[in-house]
Amino acid sequence: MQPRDPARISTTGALHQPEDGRLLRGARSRARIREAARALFQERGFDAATLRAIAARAGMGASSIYRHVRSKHELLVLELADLQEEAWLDFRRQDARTTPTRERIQKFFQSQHELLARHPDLTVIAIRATTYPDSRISARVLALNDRTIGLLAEILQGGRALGDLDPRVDVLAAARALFHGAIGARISWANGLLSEGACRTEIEGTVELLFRGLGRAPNSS
Amino acid sequence: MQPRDPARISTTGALHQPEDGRLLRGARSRARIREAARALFQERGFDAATLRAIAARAGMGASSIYRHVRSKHELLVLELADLQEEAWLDFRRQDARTTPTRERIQKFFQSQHELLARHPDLTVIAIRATTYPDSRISARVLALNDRTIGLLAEILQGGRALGDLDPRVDVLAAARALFHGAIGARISWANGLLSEGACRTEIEGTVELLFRGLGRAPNSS
DNA sequence: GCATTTGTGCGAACAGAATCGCATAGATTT
DNA sequence: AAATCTATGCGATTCTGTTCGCACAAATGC
Repeated sequence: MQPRDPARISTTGALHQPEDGRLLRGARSRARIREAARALFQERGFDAATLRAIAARAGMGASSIYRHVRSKHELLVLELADLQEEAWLDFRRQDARTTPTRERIQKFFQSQHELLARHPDLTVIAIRATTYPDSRISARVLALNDRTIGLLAEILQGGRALGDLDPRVDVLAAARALFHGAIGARISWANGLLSEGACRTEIEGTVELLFRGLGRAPNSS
Repeated sequence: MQPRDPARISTTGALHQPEDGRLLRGARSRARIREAARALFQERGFDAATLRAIAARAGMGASSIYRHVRSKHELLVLELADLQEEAWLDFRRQDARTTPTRERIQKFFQSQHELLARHPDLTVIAIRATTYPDSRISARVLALNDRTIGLLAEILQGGRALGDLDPRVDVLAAARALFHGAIGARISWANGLLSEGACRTEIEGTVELLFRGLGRAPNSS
């Protein structure tokens, strides 16, 4: 029988039975691993952050990490989840349901972008994780993306209720289009083809474009 | 002095001076490498296609490959370029400038999709290549993407001339939005979260969405 | 003809992620 | 207390992309 599944280590490092000394030790190890990983990802970037280095900083052998995590990319996913949480909190703090929909969307991308700008490396690697052979990893990143798309859809839905939007529009499809447009811009940015400002502008452009629509509109100015 | 830069091996394997026996030999090797790579990518997928296996099938040692190619991903880029060329040819064969713009766009994505459907693996890995540490690789994939975006922009531009489109719209931005929307759908598809049909539908939906626009339109039905 | 340069090939070696078998300490059962 | 089970840890090993130093052969210059 398999002893234990290093399925996912909880973000908080919380433990199930605080009585069991083994589990407690494990939880502490997980916490140290996460700290080390975050720090090293930040300092050297994902690729340069060796698993051995992470292990060393966490005070253990490299192979031991695999007791807690299935792959290096899993550590990345955990970091991404935290980052997303942070971006959402930042957005929610300044968001008001009464603001015009287009503006709310723009604000959201700003919140997200401000955080990602501090972690250009993770932005790229997040996309790479999407192509990871182990579907458990790629699926989790895609799930994170879906959550963001869901939030965007929620905003759009609110806009529809307020009459900001054409009621016939597919809110989810629109959210996806917005999200993927942003990703596209960020890939260019993370590859140095776009400055941070240009990236932001391009994202804004995508939002404007979607809100205007391509088809010939009768209301001109 | 550096002996020679394995910059890019020409798609056709053409040689500069057919007199030089060394260059000729090299060209032949390159051709064999490309054949082997294509076959093995197709048979086992990119990740499972070992460089040693490719080299063996090409009849040489693994390290020799690096005389002709800078990395495994470069082999991928070459394959992608060919695939793109093929998709374009297929599209151009059936395309007519008189068709409605929206329909032309849809047709293009169909052509492209039909080809990618036969290479789901490459579809994913192309995205991964976008995050490759060596910017020479990622830049080349992004350049391929930009070419596609350019074609889309060209179609849209034609549509604008015909009066199919709102003349105020940013054609390039629209092309980018379309392209990235398609990519997003394909990631889901390649990860098994979307059936091939659903992927196609989602792409079509993105096109429709962009052509309709999100903002409240006065012309309802 | 001889030295030099250049394009190509090879086997050994390296680094990094991931796996394996064994060890051990804490918990559980009898 | 003994036996067993379980969560954790570790060093050795495997697999893979890539680099290195050397060898060789075809071209070029003198």
